[in-house]
Amino acid sequence: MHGVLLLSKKAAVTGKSGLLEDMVLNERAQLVLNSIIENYIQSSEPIGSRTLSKSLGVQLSPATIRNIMSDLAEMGFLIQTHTSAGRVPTDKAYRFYVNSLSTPSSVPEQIKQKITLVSTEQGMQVEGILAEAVHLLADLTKFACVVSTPKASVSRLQRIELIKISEDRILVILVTKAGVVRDKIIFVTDSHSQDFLNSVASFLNEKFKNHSMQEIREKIHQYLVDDRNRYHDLLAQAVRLGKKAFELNNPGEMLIDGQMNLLLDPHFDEKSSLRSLIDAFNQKSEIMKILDDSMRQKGVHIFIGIENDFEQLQGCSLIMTSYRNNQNVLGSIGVVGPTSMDYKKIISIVEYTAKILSETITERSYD
Amino acid sequence: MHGVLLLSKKAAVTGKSGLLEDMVLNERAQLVLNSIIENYIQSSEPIGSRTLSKSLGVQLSPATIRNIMSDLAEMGFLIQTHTSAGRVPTDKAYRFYVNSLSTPSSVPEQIKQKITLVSTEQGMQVEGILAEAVHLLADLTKFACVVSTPKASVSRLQRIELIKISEDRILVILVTKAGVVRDKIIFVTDSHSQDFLNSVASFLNEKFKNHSMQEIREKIHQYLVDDRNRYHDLLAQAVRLGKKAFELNNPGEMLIDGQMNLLLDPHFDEKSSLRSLIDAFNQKSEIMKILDDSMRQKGVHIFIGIENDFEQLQGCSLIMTSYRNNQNVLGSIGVVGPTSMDYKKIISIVEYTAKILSETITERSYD
DNA sequence: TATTAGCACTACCATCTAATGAGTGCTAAA
DNA sequence: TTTAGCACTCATTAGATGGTAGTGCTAATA
Repeated sequence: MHGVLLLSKKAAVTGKSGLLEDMVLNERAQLVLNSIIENYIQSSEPIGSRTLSKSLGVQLSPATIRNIMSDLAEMGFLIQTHTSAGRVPTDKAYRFYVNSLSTPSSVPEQIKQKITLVSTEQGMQVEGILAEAVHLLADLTKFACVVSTPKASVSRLQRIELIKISEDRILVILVTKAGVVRDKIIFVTDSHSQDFLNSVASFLNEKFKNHSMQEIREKIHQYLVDDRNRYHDLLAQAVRLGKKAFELNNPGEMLIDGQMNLLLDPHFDEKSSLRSLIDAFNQKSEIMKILDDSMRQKGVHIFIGIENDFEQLQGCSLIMTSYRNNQNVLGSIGVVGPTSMDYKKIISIVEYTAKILSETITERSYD
Repeated sequence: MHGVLLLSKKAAVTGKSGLLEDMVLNERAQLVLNSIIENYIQSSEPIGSRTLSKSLGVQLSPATIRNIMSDLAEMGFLIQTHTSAGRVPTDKAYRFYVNSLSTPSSVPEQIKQKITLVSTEQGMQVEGILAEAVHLLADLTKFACVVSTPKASVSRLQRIELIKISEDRILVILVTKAGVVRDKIIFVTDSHSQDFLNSVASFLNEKFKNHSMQEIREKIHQYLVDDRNRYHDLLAQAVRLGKKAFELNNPGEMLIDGQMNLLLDPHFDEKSSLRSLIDAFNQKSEIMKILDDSMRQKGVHIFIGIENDFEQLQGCSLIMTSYRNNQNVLGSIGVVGPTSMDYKKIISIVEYTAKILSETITERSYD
C-alpha cells in the first residue's frame, strides 16, 4: 500500500454506515466530487474518469474513479448527458461544494486594485455610485449583475423640501441621511403659496429630521387619528401634506448591468434558455424580491439553480449580498450567472465589491 | 401586350439614359426592389426570382425578374451570399426603400392603444416616464431601445435648493422647468450655516428663475469677471456658490432597454456580431453621440448600417427621434435593430411613441 | 477487501459522400 | 423585350463511416 497518499477507504463512498441517506461523503468521494466540479467549472465539458485520474492529485485509476463516480451519480451529485458521456455536477453537487468552501478565499491583489469607485469624486450621488458598482461587477465577473437602490423606508430623513409647481401640484424632495434624493409630485385640492409651503417644510424638517420614514409615517398617522381640531391650521395642513409627501411611493428600483455577458457563456447558447433569461430580466419584480430577501440577513447569499423561487432563473445561480452605510442596510448587490460559475472567485468578488460600495456610500452619507 | 398591368419598359432598369450613374430606377425596377426588400424583411432569407415572380403583383416571369435583379445587383442594391443563392438587399437598397416611403404610415389602432404612459399617474418624475417609454418601445418593436435624459443645459431653472450636509459639503438640488430634478454634491472650503445657504438659494432663485442653465452660467461668469469687490458679501458668496452649483456636471445619461431582444433576432446569432453588439452597448458614450445628433434636427433620423459613425453598430439600423416639452427639445429616443427591420412599422412606432412621450412630459412640465 | 486491468459496448462527433433543390446566367426562340 | 429552356453552381441535407471518449462489468490482483 502506498500509505500516505491513499485516503481512507471505508465502505465505498458514503460514511461508515454505508447508507445513502446521510449524504456524508468520505474524504475520497469529496475529493473526487470537488475535482469534478472544479474541472467542470473550468472547461464546461463533462468530466470523464480518465481525465480526472490525471488531474487528480491522488493516485487513483480510472476504474476506481468510475466506481466512485457511479456512487456519486446514484446519490444525485452527478448526471450524465448521455450514456457514454462524462459526468456533470448537479445543483446538489454545487451546493455541497459551496458549503464545503469554509474559508472565504480572498480577492487577488490585482483584482482588488480594479475594485474602486471613482464616481464619488465627480460629485455623483448614490445612484451614480450604484451604477458604477454594478457595472464594475459585471465587468469583473462577466455575468449579469443587479443592485437594488436604497429602500426609502429604512433610511432616515435629512430634509424635505416642498416646491410649488402649479396650483394643484407640489414637488416633494426627500433627502435621506443615506444620501439618496427622491422626488415626486403630489396633487392637492387647494392651492398654497410657496411661503406657506416653506413653513410647512420647515415644520416637518424640525419635527422629523433623523427619523426613519417608517417612523415618520407612523407618527403622522398618530396625528391624524388624534382629534385634529386641537391643532392650529398650519399644523393641520402640515400633517395633511406630510401624509402625502411621506407616503410610500416607488417600490424601490434596481439597476441591471451586463445582461448581455451571459450570452457569451456557453451554457446559455440554446435558444430556450435564452428566452427564459430575457423574460426573467424583463420581470424585474421577481429579481427584486430575491434582492430584498438577501437584504434581511447578513453575509453572502447563494442560490444555486432551483434554490431560488423564480422559475425563469432556475437555470442560474445567484450570488447576493447586502450593502450598507454605517447606520443601516440599504440594499443588495449581486450577480446572476450559470450554475457552473467559479463560486470561489465570484463570491469573493461580490463580497469585496459590496464592501467597497458600503465604504463609499458611508463616506457619502450625511451623518 | 397586356397594357395596363405592364409597367413602362424602357431601357433595362435605369431611366432613359441607360447609364448606371444616375441611379434613377424605372418603375419596374423599383417595384422589384421594394418587393425584394419587403419579402426579405418578412422572411430574413435570400429572395429568388421564382419566389418573387409569384409574390409580385405584376405578371413577370422569373427570367425577366432575374434580368432586373442582375442589373440591381450591378448597381449595388443587391448582393448574393453565394453564387446560387437568392438576392439580399444592401444598405444602399434599404436607404432607397426608406427614402421612397413618402407617406409616413400611421400606427395601427391596436398598437396605438398600447402606447400609453401610466407612470405619470403614480407621481413619477421624468426619469420614470422615460424608463417606461423606452421599455414600452422595446416591447413593441422587440429591438433594443435607448432614450437620453433631458439635457440640463437647455432646460430652464425652476428652482435651486442648497442643503448643508457637513462643514464642507453642500447638496445642490436643481429643479428644471422640464420637470427634471438633478442633485449633486459640491465641496466648499469655508463652512456656511443653513440659514445663509437659504439666503443664497433664494437670491439665486430670484435672479435666475426661468433662465436656461446655459444663460445662468454665462451670467455668473459675467459677475465674476466684473470687479467682485463692488458686491456685498452675500452676493459675492452667492455667485461663488452658484458657479459651482451650476457647473456642468454629468454629461447626460441614457437608458437602455430590450438589449436582449436582439438576441432572438436571426441576424445576430453569429458570435462575432454578438460580441460587437455587447461592446457597443457597453460604450454608452458613442450611442449617446448619436442620440445627441438626432436631437438637433427635426423629424425621425434613420441610420442604416454603415451610415452611423459608430463602427460596432454598423451592422444595425438606428431609428431615432427627439422628444420635447412645449418649450424645448429635451432629448431623443429610438431603437437599434437589424438593418432588415420593418422600417415602415418601426418608424411609425418610434414617431408615435415620441409624440406620446412629448405630450406626457409637457403635461408634467412646470410652465 | 479494495483496487485495477481488460474488454465489450454506447453514443457522440467529424468527415465524407451523394442526392436534392433553389437559384443563377446564358442562349435562343417567341 | 420577354420568356422558356437548359446547364451549372453551391448550400443544405441525409446517410454512412471511422474514430474517440466515455461507460459498466468482470475477473484478476495486491
